[in-house]
Amino acid sequence: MAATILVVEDEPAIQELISYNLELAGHNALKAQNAEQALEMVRTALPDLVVLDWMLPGMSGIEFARKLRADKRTQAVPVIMLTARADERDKLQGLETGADDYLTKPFSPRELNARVKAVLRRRAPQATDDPVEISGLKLDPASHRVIGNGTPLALGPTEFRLLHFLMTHSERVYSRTQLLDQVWGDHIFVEERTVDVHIRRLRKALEPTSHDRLIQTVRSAGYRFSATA
Amino acid sequence: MAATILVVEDEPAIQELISYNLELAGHNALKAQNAEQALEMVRTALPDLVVLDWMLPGMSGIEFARKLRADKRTQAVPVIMLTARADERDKLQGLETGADDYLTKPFSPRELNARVKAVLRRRAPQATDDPVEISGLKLDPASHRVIGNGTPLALGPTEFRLLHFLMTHSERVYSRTQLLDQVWGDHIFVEERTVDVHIRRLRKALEPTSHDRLIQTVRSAGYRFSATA
DNA sequence: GCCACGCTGTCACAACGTTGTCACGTTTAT
DNA sequence: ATAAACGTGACAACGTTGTGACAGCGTGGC
Repeated sequence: MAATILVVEDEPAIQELISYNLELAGHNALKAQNAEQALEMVRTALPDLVVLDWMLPGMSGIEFARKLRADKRTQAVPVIMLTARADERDKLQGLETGADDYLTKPFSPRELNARVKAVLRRRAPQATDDPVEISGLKLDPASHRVIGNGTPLALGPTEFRLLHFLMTHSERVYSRTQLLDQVWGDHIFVEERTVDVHIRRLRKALEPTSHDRLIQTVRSAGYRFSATA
Repeated sequence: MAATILVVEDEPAIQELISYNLELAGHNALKAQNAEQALEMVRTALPDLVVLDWMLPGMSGIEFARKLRADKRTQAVPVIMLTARADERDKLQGLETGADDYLTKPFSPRELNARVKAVLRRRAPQATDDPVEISGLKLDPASHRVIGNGTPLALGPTEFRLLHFLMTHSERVYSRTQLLDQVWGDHIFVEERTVDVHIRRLRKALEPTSHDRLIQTVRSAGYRFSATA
């Protein structure tokens, strides 16, 4: 989920807070302090998602969102709206601005990330990712395909996301908890050992081309994707 | 960077903000909402670092920090203090509470993480993610790998932690008791001679590349990791 | 609607690695 | 020489991971 996200927020502290957390979550954050600036940036490069403050100096967030929806080119870009209080949120819903989700200030970074993740999964499931290749194992998020030495390999959705994460974060150990957070999402409750089972399924799927050896167990630490034995 | 960090903060929103960011950075966050609760948690398990709000209901942060410094067991635990305004920070410095660093609210998560990293590097290098290399022996916590002159070496979890500690505290003798505290954890009950056995296992694991000579026995004192014979 | 199918999460058990301790051999200092 | 300190191999208890099976769930075809 390496998405480019445009954060439109005039308050520098909140801008920093949001951008930083998005970057920590592996995204690429673009910053704009007002709607005019944001429009300019959208013209240059289309982001995968817009996080938008409702209250902005000059053109308001609502107005900006309307402009996005009006232009065919930017019509499909998902928007998460930031509102100051719960009752303002209600007002907004009445206005039907076309936002994909709302966040009420103050919000926790955890909540922000969860919603960003959810929206991206819903609205931009494939657009953001580049193909990866390691040791003859190719994974292409766009076509949702995995190919080992030329032969296509079949794996389920979870196995695919798991492999994608591991391949884009190779040469590093991840604990079961970290994998659950990163691959499953950070607000779900599943047993840690479930990771084991999916690792096994993934290994089995990669077995035909012997690429299962790339997935290594690090006892009492977690799993690692590595090209070297 | 896999450190256990105790966050003492009564404001739930800030507590969440800090904890979440620490977890994103790969740490394990323990939460306490007041000093009393924090003391109890410290009794159970010693954290690698304490992030402490200055203002707390009941026992103040300063008082808590003093208690930490007073007890030999918790004396060495680094503390990062959170203060509300810059001028309070000056006051605090005058009071010499013994904090390792200060953060003035409002602070950005980026700043928090930077300071945490800096303090850990200074006070608890083995809780850090930084790779270590001494005399051709490389240890990388991120990938959980040990490589001697290019060839990978296999060692068990305890041996890995032991080597990590020794390499980040080289040229210094540690007694069996100290090693037990640092590598095994405090308040656990194992024979001192157990250290001998693990030292031996570690030496055996490093033998293939002759790096076992870096681990030296200091008779009637303990062990030392040293590059010089 | 109804059914077949694939996917998911969980469990129980097997397989394997790790740990702490002991007993005994070896070295070192006085 | 003698006692203390350290090295080393063996081992049983323990913890961690691999694996097959299974029931619940949602989806798409009919």
